[in-house]
Amino acid sequence: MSTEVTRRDEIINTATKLFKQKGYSAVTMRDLAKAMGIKAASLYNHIDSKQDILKAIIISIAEEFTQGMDLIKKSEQTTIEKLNLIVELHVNITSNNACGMASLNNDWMHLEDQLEHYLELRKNYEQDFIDIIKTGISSNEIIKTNPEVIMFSILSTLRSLYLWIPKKEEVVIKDLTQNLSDVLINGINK
Amino acid sequence: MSTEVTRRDEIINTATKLFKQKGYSAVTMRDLAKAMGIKAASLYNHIDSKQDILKAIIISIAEEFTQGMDLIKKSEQTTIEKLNLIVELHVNITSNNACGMASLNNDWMHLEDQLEHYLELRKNYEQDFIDIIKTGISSNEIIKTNPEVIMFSILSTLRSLYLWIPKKEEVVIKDLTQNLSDVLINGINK
DNA sequence: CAACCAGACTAACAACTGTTAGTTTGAATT
DNA sequence: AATTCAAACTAACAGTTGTTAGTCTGGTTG
Repeated sequence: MSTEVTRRDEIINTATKLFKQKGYSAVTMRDLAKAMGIKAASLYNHIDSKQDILKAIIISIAEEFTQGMDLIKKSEQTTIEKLNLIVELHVNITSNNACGMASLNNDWMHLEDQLEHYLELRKNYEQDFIDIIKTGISSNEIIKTNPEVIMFSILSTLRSLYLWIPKKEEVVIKDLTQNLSDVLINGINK
Repeated sequence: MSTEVTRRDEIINTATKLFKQKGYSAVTMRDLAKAMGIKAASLYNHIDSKQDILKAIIISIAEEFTQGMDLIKKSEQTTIEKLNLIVELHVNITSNNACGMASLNNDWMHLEDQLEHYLELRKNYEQDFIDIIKTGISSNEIIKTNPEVIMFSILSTLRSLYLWIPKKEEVVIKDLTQNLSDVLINGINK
């Protein structure tokens, strides 16, 4: 079934938590093995390499973002509504995999074969984001400010969610999307 | 004189750049030596240890923030004005030492002796920040939203400046403070 | 000119790194 | 009861890690 959790998945989940705490480079295969309660060599019955783990963590999330953005891009919504959907996309992905987001943000540069692929996905995501903002400025929905500043500001906050969401209870996360959209879009000035 | 650049400073500056690119753990003393055009062992004529370098990078910046916040806290200004000053503080420190900010953000957990000290400084900084926001809500200057969400949102953007500022020209940075304050405080909704 | 010394060097260390090869185990299947 | 096999193990590897000890060099100072 699709809900089956393999030993490989357990290893990747454990690695994800360790990578969040210390970063990819500072986590050794022996650290990971100890956290799993086995010896380092045993890990290799389930994974190809340390790099294999990083790839599994990062690429799947990056593709999730691409997929989400594609839907938003194509949807017939106002710019403000699209921005709300982007906030929601980040909150959802991050609350499902906060530790994975840490690797995505901090360890992408340690990707080897897949580095180029990752950079391509990120570049396209940011381009789509900027296009949405530019459309919003043209249609007079958004203040006429440098679109890069706007994207940078919103995206920085959304990319940092992984640091913050684990400290919140389940219920609060439901409110978070609305709360964040408010602050990011309408500002805090009264 | 105070403007003298010692060999130690050169090493720390070079290390700072490398740490930004790959993170503290992934940079070896041999990498650093090669970037300096010398052998690894020669580094130890100028520094005590690898950890010594990290300490020098992070603690000085963290204390700069503490100092800046102390001034803002004590100043007799409106909340909005204080928030503008915080934005300015981050832009100034980051544009002077963008690479150091990368270590501050990403490698603080690799501090050993100084970890506790760093965490104390950060805790106090965030407490001061939250207090300013709470005062602004009480005095009706700021919308009544969760102060943590507001701080988190602003601080995430300011902490990510190091990724962004190096891509901008000198002149643009002067505008950046105003631009960012606008977006963060007044929002983007028209 | 002799003495000094900052700052480079070579050589080496013990510990740690990711990974491989080959072996054992114990539960499920025939 | 015999076979199979996933998944653990031990042992070892070649290379890398931060760091130390001791040495050489070339310019400055007495």
